[in-house]
Amino acid sequence: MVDDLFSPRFSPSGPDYLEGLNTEQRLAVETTQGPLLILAGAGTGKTRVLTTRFAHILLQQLAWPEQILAVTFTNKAAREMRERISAILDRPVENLWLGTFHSLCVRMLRQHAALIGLERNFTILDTDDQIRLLKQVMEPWRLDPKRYPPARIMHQIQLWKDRALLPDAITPAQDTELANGQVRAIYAAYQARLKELNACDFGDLMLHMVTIFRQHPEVLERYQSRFRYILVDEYQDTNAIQYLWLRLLARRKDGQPANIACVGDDDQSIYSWRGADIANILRFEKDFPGATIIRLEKNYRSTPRILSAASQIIAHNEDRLGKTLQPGRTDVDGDPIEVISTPDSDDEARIVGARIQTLHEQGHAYGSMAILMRAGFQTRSFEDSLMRMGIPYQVIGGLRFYERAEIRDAIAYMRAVLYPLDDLAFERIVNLPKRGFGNVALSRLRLAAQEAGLSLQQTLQKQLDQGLVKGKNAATLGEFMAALSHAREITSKDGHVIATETILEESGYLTMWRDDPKTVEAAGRLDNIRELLRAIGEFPTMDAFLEHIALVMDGDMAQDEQDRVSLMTLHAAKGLEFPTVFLPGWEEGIFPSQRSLDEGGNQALEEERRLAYVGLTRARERAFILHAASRRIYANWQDSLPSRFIDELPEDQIVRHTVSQQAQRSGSFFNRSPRPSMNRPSSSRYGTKKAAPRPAIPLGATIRHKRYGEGTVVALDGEQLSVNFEDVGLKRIMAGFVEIVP
DNA sequence: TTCTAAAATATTTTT
DNA sequence: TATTTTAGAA
Repeated sequence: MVDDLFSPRFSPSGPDYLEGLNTEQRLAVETTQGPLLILAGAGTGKTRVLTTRFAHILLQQLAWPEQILAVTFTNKAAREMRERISAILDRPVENLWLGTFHSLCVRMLRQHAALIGLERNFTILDTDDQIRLLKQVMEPWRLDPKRYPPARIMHQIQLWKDRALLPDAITPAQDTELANGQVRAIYAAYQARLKELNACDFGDLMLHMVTIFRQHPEVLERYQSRFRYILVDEYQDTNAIQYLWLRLLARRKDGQPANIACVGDDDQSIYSWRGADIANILRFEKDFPGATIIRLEKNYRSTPRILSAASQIIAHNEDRLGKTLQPGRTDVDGDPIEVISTPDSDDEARIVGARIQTLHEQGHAYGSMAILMRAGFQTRSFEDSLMRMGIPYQVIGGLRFYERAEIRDAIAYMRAVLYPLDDLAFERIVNLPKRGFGNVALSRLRLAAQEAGLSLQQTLQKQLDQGLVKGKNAATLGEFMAALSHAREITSKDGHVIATETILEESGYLTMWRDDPKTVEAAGRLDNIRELLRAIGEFPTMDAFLEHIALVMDGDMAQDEQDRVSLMTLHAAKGLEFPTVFLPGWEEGIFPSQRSLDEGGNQALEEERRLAYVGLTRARERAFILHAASRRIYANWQDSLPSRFIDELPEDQIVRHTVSQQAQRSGSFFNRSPRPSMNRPSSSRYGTKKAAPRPAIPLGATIRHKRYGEGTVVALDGEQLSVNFEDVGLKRIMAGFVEIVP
């Protein structure tokens, strides 16, 4: 059968899809052969180039749709790309290998699961399940959870997975960070347990595929010859294993350079703490000899003044490929960036609210404005302020739909219904609502299950059948198990939506929330469950739904198009744009974040600076940068200095002004509790009541630190201690962070 | 087992 | 401050 994709009615009437592209953009689209790196600065039409290139390859009949591999980092980006390709081709496109790294890997892995000892229908664990499983696996090691929290061990395992390292491949030298080198063994045990459960964690999706590619060249070759063109978005954010996966797929047998095109911006690499390696983009030419490099530098988004400021900031970084944004908009010079100093963080929030109100009165929609901050906790003060002023807003990011407890509970119920072997789902819900089946009973059951070689659910059923369960719990648990099997029957008869509803009702889960004393919250949870049922209904089967949520964490549901101010972190803002952008909290310690600097030194500073660059380049017309002299952090007030990034702004593109407390007070009708700045303790960051009479720490004392464990004080310099830790060696620590071990 | 109160602890989070 | 984790009592 011949697909009519390239039939005449489908050919372009002219190269009209290339119209409107500038020279570099067009070159990036038309350079189809050989490796290509497109360095696309912020707002330079990156997505447009990528989608046009994809369409171009199809329309030039260089490849069939299924011969193109297109990788994005977010589902949103994948969706957008798919839509835009359809728009250019003027018809829906199917059979595309277009998606995130992880979704593409799942698709492959379902085919080849047997090669690494999994069944085709393996489940994908979420973060909760991962930690729960790891905790169980770790039990025999009897590690102090204070010093070696499971989350940290998990993090270490993830880091290894991100580097494509299997347990066997880890040398003792690579496992010295935590728990005396026992993490490798824990990792191995964890992987073994996953296999028993026929499950993968998120990192495994990539890890298993790379393993298969390495161990089964015939599988790799199949994909290598299939994919004649590879497109990669956000290349600056790839980590080691993603890079390896790409390299393997892009390798040509005949020695010809691969047709791999990567689009990225080294200046917007902001996920190194997630394993992203900026080196991948910096060394592209070495990896793919003969690569063409095209720079897209014409920015059509921001005013020349905003661009100039952003360029000036990023120019302070050394680790760059070098790229200068040129203003594509010459219609206006634009307003200068306003740098506003406020006495404290409450004033900052109030000023932003007032500015938003003024702009709105001048005819600017709320939806055209965004407040972008460094950390999630900063949103709160803005929420307070906007709410009091009656300004509509929405917080983007934060707790995501599928991460809410009630949603996970409901899903666990369904998993328990459909998969009697799914121990993790079962554990989550056996005692929810309370059925008198706590930790003790659970571990007893786990033991019995292990001996019998059965799942928890099967074991419990057997015990019930044999009358082994004593007391009043027997009836409750019997009802619970009956509800599960009832729902199981219903699924085939009435479908998965009804089945979900039934299990939640009959298990008493819904009643638990209905009877909840905190009615407001509980009502919200019930609403969420209703929303979940609606979402489930959009999928043909429960399996399809489960796969969807495993890969798509952001519930892109109920995206109402209301006119509201957006609040989000700088990370969440990447890829977006707004006419007006507020950038609060530009203070040393907050932004750049002290924590990052402590951990990553100069590299981290550069990443913070890239974050500043990302923030500024989100703005089309107006940008406001704010900093407060004093900030409330949790319960305490902390003095802070303006961020060094403010000093890096070009003076001629900004206008500074200071909001005095006096002006604020008289101009404001809010009754704020007066907070005399005189008697505020400013010395210690986390000042406590008992901070003053802290015992002096003598030289040679043994101390304990929350993070580093125990160590000996080897030098004193006022509040600064030099401590030789048993685990991590020599560190400089503030005396306030340690306690003396008697 | 479960309830309660005290204690601990707060970045960024594409999948 | 607000939330989550914990330890101890009922």
